[in-house]
Amino acid sequence: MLSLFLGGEYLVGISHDTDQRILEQAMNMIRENGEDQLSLRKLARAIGLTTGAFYKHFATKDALLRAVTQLLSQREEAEMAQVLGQITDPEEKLLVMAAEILERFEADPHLMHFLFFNPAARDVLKVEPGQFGFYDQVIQLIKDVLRKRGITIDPQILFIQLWSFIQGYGLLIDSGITNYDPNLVRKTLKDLLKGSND
Amino acid sequence: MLSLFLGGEYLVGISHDTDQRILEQAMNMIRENGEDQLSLRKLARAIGLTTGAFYKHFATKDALLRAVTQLLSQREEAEMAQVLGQITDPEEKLLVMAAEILERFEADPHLMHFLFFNPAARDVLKVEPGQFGFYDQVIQLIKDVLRKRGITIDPQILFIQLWSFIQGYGLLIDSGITNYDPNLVRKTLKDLLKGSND
DNA sequence: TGTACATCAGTGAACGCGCGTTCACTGATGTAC
DNA sequence: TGTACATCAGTGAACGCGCGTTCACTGATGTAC
Repeated sequence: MLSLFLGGEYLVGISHDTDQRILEQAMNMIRENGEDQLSLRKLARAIGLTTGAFYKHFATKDALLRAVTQLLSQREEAEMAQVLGQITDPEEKLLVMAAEILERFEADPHLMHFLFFNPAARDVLKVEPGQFGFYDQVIQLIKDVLRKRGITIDPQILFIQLWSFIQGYGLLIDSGITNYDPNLVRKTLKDLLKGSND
Repeated sequence: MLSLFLGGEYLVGISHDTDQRILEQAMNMIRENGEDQLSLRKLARAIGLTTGAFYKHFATKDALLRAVTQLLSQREEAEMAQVLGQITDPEEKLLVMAAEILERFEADPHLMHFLFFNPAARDVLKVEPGQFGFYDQVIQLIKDVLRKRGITIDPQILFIQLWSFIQGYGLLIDSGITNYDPNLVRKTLKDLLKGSND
């Protein structure tokens, strides 16, 4: 523990919390320049450490990336849960979820790219200890929608259609080929649901 | 020019064609291990050259990657044109095109990933000298479909829907989350077209 | 209250690696006379 | 037909760089007596 006098007030109890500072800095650097540009030297320098110190907190760079993925995924899920919690209709939930993800893609393309496409991230996304993975949550939402509409098709089909669209649209936004348009998401979900209705 | 006696017959007129050998080898190595694993040292060694020789043929590694993209894109377009040439109905054309791309994604994920997502590749894909880019061709196909169906919506909308789906589905296949299912492509195109009909 | 000791985050230099790129040199080839 | 020369693909060693990782050491801290 340290006590620092900074900016006119005592900040008592700043433990170094270096683990956390490394995590946050890694996330910021990925957000700004993408995973490819993240090196431990730059990271350490940015928070006033040497590279040697890093290894007192994470076993390898890969371990850090996994930890970042986990933290990021937890935050995204929490934020998503909060937004979705105010909605009761499952179809509206699904729509808002898709929109939420795509807005994040537009706001922080590098970060979302990392979260969704980093190979090390996939395991974390799929199954997290003590809770369902993100994919499972989407599947569940789709099942709710289908049940409410009385559609009996395999939810996996709609999942792949919808998830493919979201990811692909995210990439188009990511690459600057098009902009995010909420109406397009709404229309696409409607189209796919209507198609499943036959 | 060289005259070689190989395997029982004279191969007369094998010019070294090193440019071409470098290109082909680069493509093969991307196909097998992805762009990330491609280094000029490995490439040169694989075709019995030293790194220095490489620079007699390409100015930089980036120039090579651009050339590979162009060659690959030309080949894919030629193959696509051949397949599509036997089909008259524009809707069927669009369907076969989507299926073709996704089959290629399943067969050669690294190569397709390179072709579609390599940042240096985007320029080449968008506009190629003397011909329409690949995107334009898809847009044109979509216009044909819409005209034939008498639908008057902006073709750009359907393009983004369909292209997002194809790219996203390609990624899901690429990452092993799901397998390629031709019926799903057919159904999705049908769903989207039907939605555009309203 | 003072002293010896253990702990451990952080230092900073070094290691070994693979990378893209450069460059003086080689040696086979075609050409001019 | 023989000789001098220009061309140029290819050699192979080297350069400089940034990277992930290691390691002997430092120095502040808390604890035991």
